[in-house]
Amino acid sequence: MGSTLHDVARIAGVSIKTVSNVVNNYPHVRPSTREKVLSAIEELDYRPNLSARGLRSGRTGVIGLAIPELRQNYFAELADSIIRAADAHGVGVVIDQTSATREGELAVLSGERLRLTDGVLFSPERLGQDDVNLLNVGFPLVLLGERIFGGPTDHVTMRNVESARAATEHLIGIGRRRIAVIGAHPVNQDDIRSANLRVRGYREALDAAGLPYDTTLVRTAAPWHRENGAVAMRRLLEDGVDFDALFTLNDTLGLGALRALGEAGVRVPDDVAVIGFDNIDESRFSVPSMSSVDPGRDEIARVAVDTLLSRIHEKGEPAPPRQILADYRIVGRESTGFSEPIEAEPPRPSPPWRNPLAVERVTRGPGARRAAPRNRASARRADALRSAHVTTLADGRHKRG
Amino acid sequence: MGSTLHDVARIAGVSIKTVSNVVNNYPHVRPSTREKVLSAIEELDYRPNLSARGLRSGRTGVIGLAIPELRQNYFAELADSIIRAADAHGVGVVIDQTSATREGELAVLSGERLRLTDGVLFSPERLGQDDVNLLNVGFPLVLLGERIFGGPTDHVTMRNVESARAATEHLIGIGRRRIAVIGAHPVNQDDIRSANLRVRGYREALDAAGLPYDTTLVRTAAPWHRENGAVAMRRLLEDGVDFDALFTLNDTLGLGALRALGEAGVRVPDDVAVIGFDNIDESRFSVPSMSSVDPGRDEIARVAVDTLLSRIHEKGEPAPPRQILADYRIVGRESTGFSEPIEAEPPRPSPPWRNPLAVERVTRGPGARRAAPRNRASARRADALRSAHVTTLADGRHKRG
DNA sequence: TTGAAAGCGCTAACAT
DNA sequence: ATGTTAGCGCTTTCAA
Repeated sequence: MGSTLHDVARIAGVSIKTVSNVVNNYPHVRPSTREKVLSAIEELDYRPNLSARGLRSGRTGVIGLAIPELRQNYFAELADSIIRAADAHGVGVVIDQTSATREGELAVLSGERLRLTDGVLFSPERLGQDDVNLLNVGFPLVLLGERIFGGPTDHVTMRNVESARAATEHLIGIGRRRIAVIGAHPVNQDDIRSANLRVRGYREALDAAGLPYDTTLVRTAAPWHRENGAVAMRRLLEDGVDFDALFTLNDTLGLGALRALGEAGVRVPDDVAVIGFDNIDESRFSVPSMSSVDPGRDEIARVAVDTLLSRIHEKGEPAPPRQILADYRIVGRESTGFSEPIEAEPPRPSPPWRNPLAVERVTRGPGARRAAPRNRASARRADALRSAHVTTLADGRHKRG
Repeated sequence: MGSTLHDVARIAGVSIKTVSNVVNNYPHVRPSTREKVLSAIEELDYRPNLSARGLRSGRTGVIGLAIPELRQNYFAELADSIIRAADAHGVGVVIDQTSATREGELAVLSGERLRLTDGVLFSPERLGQDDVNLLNVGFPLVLLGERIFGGPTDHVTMRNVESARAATEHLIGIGRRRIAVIGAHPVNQDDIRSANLRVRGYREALDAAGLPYDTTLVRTAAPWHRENGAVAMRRLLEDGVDFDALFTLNDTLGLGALRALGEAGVRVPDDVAVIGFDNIDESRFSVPSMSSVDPGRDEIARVAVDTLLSRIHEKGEPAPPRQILADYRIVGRESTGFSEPIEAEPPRPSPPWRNPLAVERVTRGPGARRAAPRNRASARRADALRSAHVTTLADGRHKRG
């Protein structure tokens, strides 16, 4: 099997502590010693045993991501972003699929499925506001999504009301007046879910424009899958309701609705303009391409990972839970009369080089806090997080339709 | 923090060895003793420390899945299936995104990114046949996909030639004679990649039907992204080539092509029938819904995980590398004149109950091989794998257009 | 069938 | 700036 610290120490002629210091980027090592150790590491192709490190340090260098299902595009893209963000810290990601069952989500919180992880990013789909107390768990947990608010954990989410309002204003801005909605929540209670928040934003936009709120235009659909978008649109058409625009509360519903509109021979955007929510990749390639609200997924991923890691490394009294809101932007495409050229996505920069052997260390010694190596942008972000209970991400991207 | 084996042993009034035996389902424990231990475990809410277990046993209970990008639907769905398959064994999955770079894929093989995993499922997208020797790595590795054949590792893949032939026959079967292809590989060498294999199947079908092979109908496109499918289709239309059907070498290309056909006012399937390859979820919901080749992804996932786990647990002389081929089926939808009702997917059965504390153990003691607890189907499958160098999955699903 | 004890490879506390 | 040592929680001999 692989070689150990002892082997390296023997070859390099130093103690294992010195080797450990080099491996962990401890600064006070004489350059010549470091050289000797590094070449011994190279010679032996040494790799630290992460189980041993985890056993000793109490940390594994892996975080969990609990989501309903990877086959929902939104979550696949979220997972992609989160894996990239974690990778930039040298942290791995284990994905736990809850299959969108209450049972699966409870299992996440019970810690039963927590395998070798230092903390968990959790995006529930079944648990709701009533379950807020279940979030009191014995491990670092960062909540994602809009199912539960005001809980005991950090929470990274998006500006549902404002961005839904902006989406509606985007439709009003191109002259539409009878704007249908698909994806409202069936029940009137439970005012916290993203459906209700987004409908609220829709109403605000109507009110501000002096347009009436017509309940025949607001259609329920759950869950937010393509087929339900298609079914709701067929009903809307069958009912003979007059409308010239559609706001679907997520992109998947919108793609289903586009399909039903196509089947019915309704022209988009000529007869009906359509905008969705989430800005999944697929929306760029539908026929017609679909406008959407970009909720800032990459930013959400970065902040969620940063937040979780800072909790994992937190010493002393835990800071109060924070809610962090991502900024958003409206992406106009063909379905609302805009056009975006179909082209390859810009290449993603690869993460900066990092010591593949090193484990992230944030503080050193009592009192003397020392920031972990990180770039300026993330340092600024973390500082912002520390300064307020509710924080907004990178500004300047906020743009009203 | 959590309680340990010692705590449980103290409460139960037994030694830690006994507790360990219970936790690991070791059979020779007196029922009364087992009861005592179980209730102590319950009382303390004991959970084994997986780092310690990993350190001692040399296994972590986690496997790696190296894929290009989760935001490609195909890989998100593959990852979904693999996570479910691993979960049924109580094994976690860490996802390593190579970002479809050669660099990232080499890093997988170097083991540098291997974090706390017992083995790796690797689906390369950049490495090719020339890199076959790089697959000689020091850890259990199972190869997926069609980039490299005949390597030193187990390889789970699909019947590219046969299924592409069946797809083409599906088009011929509905009366089409001028069948275009999108997605061929630009270079003529390198006869191994899935593009060439699938084109070969296409040619075989033409030959068998007595149809000519017309190179003006065979279009290159790489990589297999939506935009390239759209671009290739636009070219095909601009060139004024006569064709009445299209076979795209994956679904994503097909969806792009559908978009371009829609833009050009070409009716599908009336003017041009279309079939893709991969059967991603999205193809069920395009306008029109797209026929496809289902390469048996769930089966591939199950077998890949089974194979990797059996390698991980393998004792003694390693068995020779195996190639395992999944079976396929043709799914006819609107784009070839068939219709499939849009409805929710059948619910997936949840995995059977398993001891959440137990670690998978396959053999016990030298010589005396004892099968791990598993169901009959997977036992049968594993037996089949052992019996032949090339094996076919569950039969009876094979179906020609 | 159960117990006792060694030690996996590493980090952290302490010593020098 | 570097060395020594204890022990993280578990599995695995070996013994009883």
